[in-house]
Amino acid sequence: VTERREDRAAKVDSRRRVRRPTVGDVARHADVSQSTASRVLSGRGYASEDVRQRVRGVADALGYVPNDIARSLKARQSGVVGMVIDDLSQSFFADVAAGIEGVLRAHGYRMLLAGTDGIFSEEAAALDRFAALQVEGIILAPATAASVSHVRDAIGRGIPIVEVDRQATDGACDAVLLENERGGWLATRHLIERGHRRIAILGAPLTTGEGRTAGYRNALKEAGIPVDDRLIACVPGHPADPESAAAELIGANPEATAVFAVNNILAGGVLMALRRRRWTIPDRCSVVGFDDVPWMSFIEPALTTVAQPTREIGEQAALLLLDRIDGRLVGPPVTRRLEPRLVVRASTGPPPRLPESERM
Amino acid sequence: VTERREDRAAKVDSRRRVRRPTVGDVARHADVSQSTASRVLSGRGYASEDVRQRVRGVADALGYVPNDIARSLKARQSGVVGMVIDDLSQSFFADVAAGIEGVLRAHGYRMLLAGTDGIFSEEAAALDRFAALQVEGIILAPATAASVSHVRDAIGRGIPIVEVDRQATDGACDAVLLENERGGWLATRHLIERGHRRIAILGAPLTTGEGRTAGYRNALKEAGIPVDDRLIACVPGHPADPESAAAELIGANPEATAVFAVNNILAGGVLMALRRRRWTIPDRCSVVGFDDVPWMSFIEPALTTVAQPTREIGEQAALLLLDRIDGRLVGPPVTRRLEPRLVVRASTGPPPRLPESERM
DNA sequence: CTGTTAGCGCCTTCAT
DNA sequence: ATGAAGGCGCTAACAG
Repeated sequence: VTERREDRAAKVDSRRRVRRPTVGDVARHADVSQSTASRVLSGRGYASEDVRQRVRGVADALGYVPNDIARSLKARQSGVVGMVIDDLSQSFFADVAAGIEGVLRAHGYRMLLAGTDGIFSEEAAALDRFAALQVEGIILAPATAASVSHVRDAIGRGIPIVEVDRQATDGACDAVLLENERGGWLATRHLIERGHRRIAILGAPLTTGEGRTAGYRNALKEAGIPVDDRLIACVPGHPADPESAAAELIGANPEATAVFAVNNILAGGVLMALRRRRWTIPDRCSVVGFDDVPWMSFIEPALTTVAQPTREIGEQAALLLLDRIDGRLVGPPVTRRLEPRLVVRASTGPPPRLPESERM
Repeated sequence: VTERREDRAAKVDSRRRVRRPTVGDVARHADVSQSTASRVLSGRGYASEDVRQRVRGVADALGYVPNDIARSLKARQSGVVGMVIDDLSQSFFADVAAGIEGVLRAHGYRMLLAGTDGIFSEEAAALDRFAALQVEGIILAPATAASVSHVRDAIGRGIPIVEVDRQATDGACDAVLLENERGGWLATRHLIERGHRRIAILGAPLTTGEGRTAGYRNALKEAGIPVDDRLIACVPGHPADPESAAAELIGANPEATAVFAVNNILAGGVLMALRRRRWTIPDRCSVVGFDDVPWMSFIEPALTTVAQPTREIGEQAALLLLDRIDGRLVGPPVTRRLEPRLVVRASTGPPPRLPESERM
């Protein structure tokens, strides 16, 4: 950080800044009043065809561009929506953001994007910045539940908020989530049906990871298989070294015949760890991932995984937010849950017959 | 698209909109003039400790948040930078965007993001919207050279622009690019050194793809290997079906012993196509990819690839833009080129001895 | 140290 | 159909 924006306020004057033409300028050149010019330029209000032409011509000639800042001030509406995102470089979030952006753009809104690097204070700061910028709504992919108070502040100020993917505020605002519990259940039941009983899970925190782990537990219980906590790991969702996280889980459970990784990063770690241990997939160990990213279908064997409608999650969130902004939806917060889908590929097969030494 | 923003202007009045407190409100409650309140709230200008406290207290109590729109109007500076991006869901762009966002945030700027879906008119529209919003600068990952005129317009209006990754405007503005030609050369020379002579390339358009293909040609020429156009394909950079694009190239060149794919999407397609043909890697065919994404290291065999400093490209672009905005850098457009790096893994080996029937 | 005044660029009654 | 005037929320001279 060399120099923050505020510090250079002085400098700016010295720089030759192009004075952009204003409605006033256009009006003067067209020999009409400012209000007339404004009327033709903004498209509302009367103006004779004659004047219309002249004003338009002058505007073009001068390269007039309406100043949206001034417009927003007057209209008390910014047409901007803010999005707070943990880490844009995660493909999942990038997809979600793409979905959101597409919907917002189609509806004439602009999207402001702020990252948080997973730091709470950054999240809070982003929310404050957005409020100051008069955003009309906020979409939040929160990393931490500590943002609750800030979220409530924003809501108090009349700014609608919707959470995507994770729900940290416990229903204080709208949310669009994946049915995580169901995803975990689908993955686990699939492994159980294939005959596995010792299924390890590389889990993660937050509503996503916890929901998926809960689904795992439920599936086991349903099948009458005892839940063994040694088979359950919970590591940061996007660890620096997913391989060693996976290696630890596998190392501690040599009798496991399957591993379920609750996101795509962790799935990669599992693959690496299994290879290093020379456990073949699916003969020695089956693997199920989460979030169907492209590489999962072109590795060998192709990975069985729980697909989520990533882009749609973003789109739904944006649509929900717009419904709130436009007052089309009123009342208490709603939570929409989208369904995951199991994609069976080649990484899941029947469990091996383990040598006596590795039986539990 | 159900209803665009403009259309609901009327509705908005009917909705109960929370009137946010203004400096005026704070001033009144604190029994001082508006300017005094402004001085303490904005932090510049004198105010007695006594008054300071009172104003601050009132502001907190009222939940006062400064209106950045009004501030921007007054200051004639928005503190906002616009980024136009082809497709955010491409991991490369997401990384670049993350780098940009990080730098901007650290410097107190906000980032507005607009997608284009690769459509020219959307790109132009985004540029116009940004200009209207008084962004202080624009970062562009352009899909089409047709934007030149719009870019010139923006520059004419005094808005600095920097292109990232691709350069469509041919030096009309600053740019931060990868040394693509060098990347293509690195990949190809590596294959040549391994003994390959019939090297196919799955290329792409734009400065990126073309640069990499140029590097490929140069490396062959340097080695005295004739360049055979049948070995050179040029497909859309992010085709819907990368596998069949790859299959076509490979099918047409059964004597090829290596394939170089100029981006990560195409690399995936090559892997799929080779597998379907049952060409083993690297025994039957070596493969080099481009852009070191995580999955390349956990497929088997791990993929040799040309890595680019993705995030850094974004960071450099943002820094360059800030230099322009703050007038730290003046003069004609500059182009910065970052170096790619060859990452040798297991997908490249010596060429096979082909049966007579498949020799050229 | 504080208040008065003016204006950023735009839009919008309200007269004419 | 057009113009004059006022104000969105904020800050920056300039007086006092």
